[in-house]
Amino acid sequence: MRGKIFWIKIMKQKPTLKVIAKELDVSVSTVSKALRDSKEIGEETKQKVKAFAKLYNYKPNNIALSLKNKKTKTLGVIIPEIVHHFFTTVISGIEHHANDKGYNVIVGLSNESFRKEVINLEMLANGSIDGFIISVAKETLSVKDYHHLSETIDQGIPIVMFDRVIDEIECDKVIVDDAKTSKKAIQKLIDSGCKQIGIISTKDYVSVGKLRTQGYIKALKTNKIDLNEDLILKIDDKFNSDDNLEFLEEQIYSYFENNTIDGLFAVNELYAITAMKVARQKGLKIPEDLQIIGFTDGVLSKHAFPPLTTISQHGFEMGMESAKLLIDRLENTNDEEEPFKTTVVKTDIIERETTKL
Amino acid sequence: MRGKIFWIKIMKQKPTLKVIAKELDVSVSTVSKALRDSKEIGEETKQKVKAFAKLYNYKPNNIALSLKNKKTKTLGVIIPEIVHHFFTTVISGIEHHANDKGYNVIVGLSNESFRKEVINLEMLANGSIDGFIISVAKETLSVKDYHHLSETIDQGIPIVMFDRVIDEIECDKVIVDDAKTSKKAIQKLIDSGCKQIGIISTKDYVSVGKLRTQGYIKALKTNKIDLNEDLILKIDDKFNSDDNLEFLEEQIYSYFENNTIDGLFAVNELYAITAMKVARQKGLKIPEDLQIIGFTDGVLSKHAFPPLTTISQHGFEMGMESAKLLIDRLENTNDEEEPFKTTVVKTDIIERETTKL
DNA sequence: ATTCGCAGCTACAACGTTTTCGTGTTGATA
DNA sequence: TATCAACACGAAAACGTTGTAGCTGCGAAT
Repeated sequence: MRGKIFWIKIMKQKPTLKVIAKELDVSVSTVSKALRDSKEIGEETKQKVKAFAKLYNYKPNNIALSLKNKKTKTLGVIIPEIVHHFFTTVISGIEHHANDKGYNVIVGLSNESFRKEVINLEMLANGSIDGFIISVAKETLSVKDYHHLSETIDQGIPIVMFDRVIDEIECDKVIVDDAKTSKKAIQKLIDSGCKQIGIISTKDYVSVGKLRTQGYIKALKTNKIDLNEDLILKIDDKFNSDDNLEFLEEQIYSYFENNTIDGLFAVNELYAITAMKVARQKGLKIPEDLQIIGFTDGVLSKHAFPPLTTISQHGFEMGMESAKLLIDRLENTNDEEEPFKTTVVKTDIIERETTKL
Repeated sequence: MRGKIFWIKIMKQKPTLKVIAKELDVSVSTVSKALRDSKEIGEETKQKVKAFAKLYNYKPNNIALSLKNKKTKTLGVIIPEIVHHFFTTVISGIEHHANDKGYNVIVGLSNESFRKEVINLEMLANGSIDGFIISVAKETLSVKDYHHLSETIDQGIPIVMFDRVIDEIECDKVIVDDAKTSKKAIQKLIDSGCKQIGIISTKDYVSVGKLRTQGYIKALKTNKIDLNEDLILKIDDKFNSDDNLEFLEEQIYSYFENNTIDGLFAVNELYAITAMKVARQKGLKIPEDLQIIGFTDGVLSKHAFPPLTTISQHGFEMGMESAKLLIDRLENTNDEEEPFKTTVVKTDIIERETTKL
């Protein structure tokens, strides 16, 4: 009789150890141990408990476990925007490795805003996650205020930075060798016969933008080509550039007005695509009159017309590496602290149809 | 003396109520109440506690709160893939509303796989989240196995489905009126002078694909145009179509071999873009010889050449609505159950350059 | 002189686990 | 018969919170 009423009650909500214990007339500890196959418990009781647990689909409550173990098996990922091919491939990579290791991923968006980044960090740093993977907001880079990051690290919560990293903060990092990669791209343009090569980059506070223009400069120097500062266009987009498309287009347009180039390296897909668009408006044939290489291999590059030669950053791999670095650190039980690592993932030039041969 | 050593210890880890209590020589309850400004506590003590808490940056532990309150203030979002413009805009919308309401978002990827969807659901249903927002995997739709969904609902965890929904499951839903929308698109093609209109859709088990072809058929009927089954191409992509590009291209190519059309409606961006590509190969001018309308306004459409006329699904709004529906249900304290709602978000045709006038 | 009221605080239980340390019952050994 | 190990189980603490109930001392009212 009692049983019947009881069933109905537990059908709805997940049963807890306590419920099972009461129903089977054993103690909570016994149930717990039986389920974990402890040798302290008799075979018979074990079977009984397991059968019951299976029948009512018992699953230990994650929150209770987190509280007890002081670890949540959850990673916090904070990125500037999510409607963005590169970042989503990175998330894919993170998820992949995290799931493999039994971790969940909780995503926070900073929208390139310093304030939102701080809020997100604080919101999650109160026990919700074991560690962070982050690519910092442009605004954070430009105001150079990193207290939220150093504070979380001081609290014992490890951080892994990827792509946009901060030299001043000591933590694990995953990057591509931006300078070297862009140098390689420029070299390719030179080898393909370009004489006047331009670059469209971001303002220098964006670490990757800075490095990529450095690579550009270095490549020219190596090839004994004089540096013409006019050929370097530094776009200032503090926020999501997709919203400022006209602004971007204007800047690139006037750049093309003032310079004649036969090779162009763009620091991201969007810049490259937009450049192609205005080049077309100005009657330039690609790749005959103008060769273009982009950075980041996203949907745009692949499906552009003509398909864009670009640099693949291997976002998925970056994500995997980031998750690996973080989880390794989290699960490292040695009491000596591991030194911080920076892993560099390789880049490739994906040759499509905006470059010759 | 004791103090000094103590500081060092708590500098690192977040202080707990217990630590503060011990240091201030009061009880844990007093600290808790002081921080929540309870009138049970004397003004003096309150000030003391608050000052200390502020100094050492005390923040209540989220996990402990979750355990106590039986709610995590976290939403579980499960989507087929994340490297996908539509889904990311939806996530943006979800995040936006969720953050507004003090919720976090934890993302699970099914990769269009039934198994992974089930695993994700189960992994999070053990107390980690308060409710789900989900767009079901193609495989789930094709095998028609929904037990994992009904079981979670039975356990008292609410689910909101968006875009790809399941009629048989009773829960809140957020959709666009696919049939009506596609009918509208077809009508536009007809009005623009198209005589032979084709559609590239998915196999019928994908709810949205089915509905969109229904709209196509209805539009033809309304305009007294005979239905030619050959003009309906149903792509069978169980998985991420980006990986099967050649396969997709082949199918569309042979479709173009066997049919001559002057209007085309594609059920998503990728199909539309790919169709444009093969059309170009076959020497068709767009929009002069062939007008095209896509579905889902993503980066591809905007930056395609020529820019694609497409249907905007307003993913951000769908995400917001989903989060709203879910949180409203979670926070609805009336004991009478709210009836399930289905909100339909409106669509727009964004006219660009693949259609005339 | 006793009781009442009240301010200001503490104790304790509870949320769901796991784990350490008992404790009582067996059967065997000395 | 007394001792002891093995076995099968239970009690309790702990993780960090919050809320209810209880306790203490003191001034005022009876």
